[in-house]
Amino acid sequence: MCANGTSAVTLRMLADQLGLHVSTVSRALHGTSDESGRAASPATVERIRRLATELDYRPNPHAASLRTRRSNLIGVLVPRLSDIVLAMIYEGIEEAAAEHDLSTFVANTRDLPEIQRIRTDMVLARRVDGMIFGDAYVDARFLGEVAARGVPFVLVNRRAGDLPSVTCNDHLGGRLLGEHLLELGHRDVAVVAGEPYASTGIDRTEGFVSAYAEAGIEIPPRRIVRSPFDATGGRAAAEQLLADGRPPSAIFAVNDFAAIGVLGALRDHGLHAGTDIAVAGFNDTPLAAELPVPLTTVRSPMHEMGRRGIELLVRLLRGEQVESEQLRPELVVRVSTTGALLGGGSSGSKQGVARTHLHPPA
Amino acid sequence: MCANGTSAVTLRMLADQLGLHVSTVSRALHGTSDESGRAASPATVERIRRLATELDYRPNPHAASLRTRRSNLIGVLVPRLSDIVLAMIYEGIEEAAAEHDLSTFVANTRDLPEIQRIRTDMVLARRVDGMIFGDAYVDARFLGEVAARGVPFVLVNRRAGDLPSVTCNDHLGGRLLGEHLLELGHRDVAVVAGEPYASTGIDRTEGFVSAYAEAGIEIPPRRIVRSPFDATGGRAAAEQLLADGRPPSAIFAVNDFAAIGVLGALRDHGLHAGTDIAVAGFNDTPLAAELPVPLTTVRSPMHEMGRRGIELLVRLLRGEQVESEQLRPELVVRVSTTGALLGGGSSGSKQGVARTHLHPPA
DNA sequence: CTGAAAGCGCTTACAG
DNA sequence: CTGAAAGCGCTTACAG
Repeated sequence: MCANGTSAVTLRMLADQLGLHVSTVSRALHGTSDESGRAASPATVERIRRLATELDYRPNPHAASLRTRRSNLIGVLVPRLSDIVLAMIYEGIEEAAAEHDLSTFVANTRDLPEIQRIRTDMVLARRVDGMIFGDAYVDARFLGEVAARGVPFVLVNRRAGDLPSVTCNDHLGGRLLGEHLLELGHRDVAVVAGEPYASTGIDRTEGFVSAYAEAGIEIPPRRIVRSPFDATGGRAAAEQLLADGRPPSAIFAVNDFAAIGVLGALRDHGLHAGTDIAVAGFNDTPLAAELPVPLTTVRSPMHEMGRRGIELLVRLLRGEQVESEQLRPELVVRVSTTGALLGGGSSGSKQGVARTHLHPPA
Repeated sequence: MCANGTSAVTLRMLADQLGLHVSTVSRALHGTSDESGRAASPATVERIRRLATELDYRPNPHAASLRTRRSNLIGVLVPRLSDIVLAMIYEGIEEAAAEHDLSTFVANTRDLPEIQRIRTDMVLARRVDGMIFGDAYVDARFLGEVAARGVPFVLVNRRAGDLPSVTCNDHLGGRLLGEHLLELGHRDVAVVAGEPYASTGIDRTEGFVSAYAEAGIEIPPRRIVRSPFDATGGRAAAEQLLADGRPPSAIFAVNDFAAIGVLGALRDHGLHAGTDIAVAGFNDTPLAAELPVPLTTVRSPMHEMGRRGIELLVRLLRGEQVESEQLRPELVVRVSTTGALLGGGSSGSKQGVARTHLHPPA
């Protein structure tokens, strides 16, 4: 009996019980039913398969990995799984990995370069076949080193340099939101811009700013403040925006959690989101629609991003050439930007159900 | 070169380069510096260590596992990582696992028994040394089978039967909230009770109900509604509570996300949380404090729960006897229950900063 | 169509 | 104090 209590049926046991050699059993159990013609006679293959099923034989992956030098293991690094955006991306990764008979190790790096290094080493020491990074710094310094070591990997969530990545088209997402606020007549707007090392915040901000630029409006630097990607960070950034002089008429936070922090800050100042000041987020996390003031945001295909990340990595591991992918964002308009239109005081009834989906131009 | 591009330095390479036998090198690299006295002479050990460091030798874990029948791998099952409560518990698990040189596989089961079975089999096929379940059904039917197979495991988050578990003292947590609402004078209260198969919802509800019972108030069945553990579920449950006749004066949702859904439903009905109706949640997730209406809740030590889960499992793997642990909850009072006391309309300024911690009696 | 052998990289009694 | 051997459970050319 093995440590985990599973009946440790081995190839040898099957072979002995069938009066065959282990190599025959191994071959029969391998090829797909059609190609295992060269493995053993159909009758023998059938006998082997039957017994394997009966005894619930599970090949020992450590033995197989040792022999084949392939572990079917993938290492995944994220800033933190308690960020729902990364958690949902990881759900996509795990799902697609399982379909490819791959298992994944996931580790939190808290966006700290030292931890990124340590975790990468740990994961590599486990002999993974490849990695997925969800915590790329846009400068790609560390990741460049990893690439130089010959480790196959892809990025998800954030891009960096010309490394293969699957991201949301964040620039377009920012632009969609900019155009939406312009349509609503907002001229004096602000951005809670996220961390300066993450392409997500950078690109979303740039897209937003460029939409305004094209409308002839330049957003001044003091209206663009960096922030951590969480509610506390969003609240602090909003406090800063509200501290000096006249507040902007709209605030775009580059992710939903920061936007929730903005909502909290507004409330502290006696301001109503959606009526006094428009607020928008990014990602369309499950909470966005359920907030007391439903949040206008941009849907990013998080689950799909994880799935595509695995697909890309699988092709990379087959030695194929791969290209980065950008997934399409979608504007989701809710009360946090349209509250004023609905003629609403803060206590308007049934505002929560007023939702519209505006699709970006194809 | 191995698949992941890491320089595949082996024990043999070290041995050859040093003119020693692999067994000597293996022994020297193993024991702690003091006990490796019986491995080789101090000088030899030193030479071996130096070269291993220089060449950045990493033992092949598959080879070691094959030989020792120990993988240092732990399988973790959770309902979903996109539930921040489970994500934070998992962060604790991962952290403590790393300290014990353990790696973890984590999989989402969406609380579906079929998936729990499939994932458990997958994880076991990977030859993990033990498992942690964060998705236990209180009936312990499936887990009983797993235990019968001899797999070492512990539960976190939810208890089941008399299986070893690390949980929050959910009964006490519910009681603390009940006492808090009683103190505030609420007599007609309701519970958004979560899923009937999860001990968390069950115990929190029971604790709450028993606090009221001791005050001579019986909460009628129609005031207790089950619900999924997310915002959508909380909103639906609140709609149900608000649909028939006079609404309760306070609603306790057994987790924060459901409570956020309750807040949304109140808003749809033109009601103000904290002034018109008191609302409380459970877990004190990071968002609770940052919401526009900061949420009264019970802090459960999620990170610590994960850490303790690994500690318990490690002891189990050593063959020690282990006992289930209950961690202490802590009441955190915020505006969502005290808004009325603060004399607040819904637009009260700076309400967000009014926070109190009430410690439970020791 | 099936068998026999070699070997992946370790660890661990057993000698000497 | 160090070496030599056996073996964990597989896979994969190579024979026959």
